Formats: sequence, structure tokens, C-alpha cells
Amino acid sequence: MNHQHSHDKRADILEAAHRRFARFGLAKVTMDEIAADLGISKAALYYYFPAKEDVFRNVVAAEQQDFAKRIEAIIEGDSEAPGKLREYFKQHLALLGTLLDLGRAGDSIKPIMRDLFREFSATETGFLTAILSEGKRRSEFAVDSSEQTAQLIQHVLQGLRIRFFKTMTPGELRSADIKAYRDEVLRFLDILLIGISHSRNGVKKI
Amino acid sequence: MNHQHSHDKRADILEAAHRRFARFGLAKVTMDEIAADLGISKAALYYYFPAKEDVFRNVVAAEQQDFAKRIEAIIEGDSEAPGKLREYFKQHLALLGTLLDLGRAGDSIKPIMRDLFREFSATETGFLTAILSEGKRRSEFAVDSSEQTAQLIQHVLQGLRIRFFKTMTPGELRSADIKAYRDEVLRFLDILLIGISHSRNGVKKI
DNA sequence: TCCTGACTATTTTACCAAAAAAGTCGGACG
DNA sequence: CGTCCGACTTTTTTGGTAAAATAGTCAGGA
Repeated sequence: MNHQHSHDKRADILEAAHRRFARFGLAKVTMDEIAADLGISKAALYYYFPAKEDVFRNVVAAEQQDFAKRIEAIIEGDSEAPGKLREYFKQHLALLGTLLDLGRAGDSIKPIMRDLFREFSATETGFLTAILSEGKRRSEFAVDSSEQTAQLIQHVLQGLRIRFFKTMTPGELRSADIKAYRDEVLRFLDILLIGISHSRNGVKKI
Repeated sequence: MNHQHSHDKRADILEAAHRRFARFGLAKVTMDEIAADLGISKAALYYYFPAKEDVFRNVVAAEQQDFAKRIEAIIEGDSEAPGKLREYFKQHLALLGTLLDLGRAGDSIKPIMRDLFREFSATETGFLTAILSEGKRRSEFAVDSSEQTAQLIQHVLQGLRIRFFKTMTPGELRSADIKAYRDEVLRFLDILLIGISHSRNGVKKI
């Protein structure tokens, strides 16, 4: 919208805040520190943002919007629906990696992150529904309800994510653990792709 | 097994404790109350159980063992593997319903429940692996690794469960919500059964 | 062996005061 | 006017402590 040469001050603040949040987490970053990083006073921050939480939300929302942009591009593309679903999963995992840093330092942050994810989940369901619907239209997927299936996929991803971080957060999470998580998500994707593929047979629903 | 404590006094205690725990949760039940229910002194409880937590663990473990018995019977049975997997899911949901009551009153209980579930998860993976392996042997299922797939299934179930209670526990959970959860698990089962069915085609793994 | 009453040890709760951080405001400066 | 600061007020977190509640122990009795 307004990126002329003059640095958008809000963007600067968001960037500085992002660095701090990624390193220490919401609770362990003070507004004074962010202000000091930028060489301005805390009061200046409050000129641009009404609250600390608002700064944090904007940092996360920015990442989510980048993700949304990438997914929209994928949906617009002309590959087949299964390929799009694969791409979606790939981007989803990338987003998670980015948000991983912001989400540390638990407890005080949890309700906020929950909010952020809940709001964004509607968007994600929309994307998944779009991909599934297209696949259905093109006879690449066979699903009863694209909406319902999209929601199931999202809930499984969310569930695996929550489960993962619930069992891992004690102690820093090693990249090996993250890889295990990635692998499991991709294994789910494989089963899912067959499970919703159009050319099914041999299984009777009871 | 038990000629230490002759009669079923332990069972009596477990039963009384179960009633209390199911109604109020671990944190809101005192040993004095359980003892009073049985008309004995608190010290008597400590004759049979070394700690309050141990009583709780035994209550939960009893339910899990009942579940294990039922699953073993199912595995021994002679139905087809997909049917066994369906039965497994059905029993799994039933177990969850039973444990639901015990698991209320959060925070103090969480690490204990986590322990209980974690220990039991090895058993559950074993059951799932057995069902999947049999299906594979009988050419009813096509899975690369029964073990890995069993683990994935279990993690998805665990994830959906955690996700569900994480988003629902504020406020009492209504039976309508539980039904939504059940439906989602069963929808996952449908996709899973197709996804691992032997007669797959038309989808290339990339 | 099974249990009790009376004990001790530990955990939870309530409270408060001090410190830290969030958030506000009148006014300066270009 | 839009941008920012210093000084201010308000809210939240922290730390410490005492009382209450509850877990857990023990010597001994039936």
C-alpha cells in the first residue's frame, strides 16, 4: 500500500519486535527494549501501536499473510489438485517453522497464539476447501464434503502440531524432533492423498 | 498376584476413589474423603497404597486394562482387518469417554495423565501394529511399515484428542461437542481405511 | 495382618509490599 | 499537524510469609 522510499516506521518497529520476539518470546521482551533497539522512546511505540499485544499480533499476522499470499499463488497455478495439496502441506510446514520462534515462552502467550491461529484457521480451511473442491470438480478427488474434509485435514495438522509441542516443549526442541514431526505430517499426506483419491475401490463403508 | 492383601479391599478403595475422581477430579478429592466414604481411616488407605497419586494411577490403569482386554479379544477374532480397525476405533472412543471424567480439574493432573497415556501408548501402538500387520499379510492393507503407520494413527488420534480438549475445556464440554469429536475421528477412519487399502491405484507417490 | 489416632511434612492459599513493566499525557519541536 | 519525549500513573509480576489444608508417617492396639 505505502512503500515509498521513506521507511515505514511501523514496519521498522515490527521488524525490531520480530527479532526480539523470535529470540526471547513475548513475555521476556519489554517495550522499552524494543524502543531502545530503535533509538526511540517507549512512548513513540505507543504512537504507532495501541498495545504490546497489538505489536505481537501484527508480527505474527504478517507471517500468516505472507503464507496466504503463497497459497493463493499455488491455487491460481495450473498444476493438478494433488500437487497443489502437496504444495500446501509444504508451505504449511514452512510457516510453522517461522512461527515456531515466535511461539516460545509459554503460558502468557498461549491465549494470544490461540486467538491468532483460530482466526487464521478460517482462512486455511478456505484454502483447503478450494483445493479439494477443484480436485473434486476435476475428478481427481472423491470427497463427500470438501468443507468437512478440509476441516478434518486442518484439525489433524493442528492436532499433530499441538501434540508435538506438548510432548516436546520441556527442554529446547531439537531439529531432529522437528524433522520427525515433518516426516509424520508427510506420511499423513501420503495416506490422505490415496484416501481421497477418486479412483477408489474395494472398501465398503459400513 | 495378591495374597498380600487377601480380600478385595484394594478393589473397594479403587472403586470409591473412582467415584470421587470421576465426579470432582484428582485435585478436589482428599484421601480423608475417600477414607470416610469407606468408613475407614486415612491411614488405612496408606496401608494399601503408598500415595494418593498411586491410587489415581491404579484407577486409570484399570480402565486401560479393560480396554486392552477388549482389544485383544478383537484381535483374536476372525473378522477382516478393516473391520478390526473399525472396532479398535470404536473401543478407543469408548475408553476416551470413560477416561474423560477422570481427567477433569486440569493442571495438577496433567503430568500424571500424560505419564499414564504415554506408557499406555506403547500398548496401543502394539495393537494397531498387530491389526495392520495382519491386514498386510492378508493383502487387505498396503502399508510400507505397519509400525510407522500404527504410530501415525495413534498420533493423529492423540492429536485430535488434545486439540479437542484444548479448545473445549474452558467451560464444561457439552455432549454435542463430544459428538463432533467422535464424528471427526470416524471421518478420519473412513479416509484412513481407503488410504491404506490394498487395492490402491491412480496416485503416484512423489 | 489390618487398622487407628495422633503426629509431622508438604503443599496450597491468602495476602501484602516492592519492583518491573505496561500504558498515558502534556507539551516540545520540526 | 504529525512525531516524539520525559515524567507520570496504572497494572502486572515477583517475593516473601504466615495460616490453613492436606499428604504422608508412625507407634502401637485389636
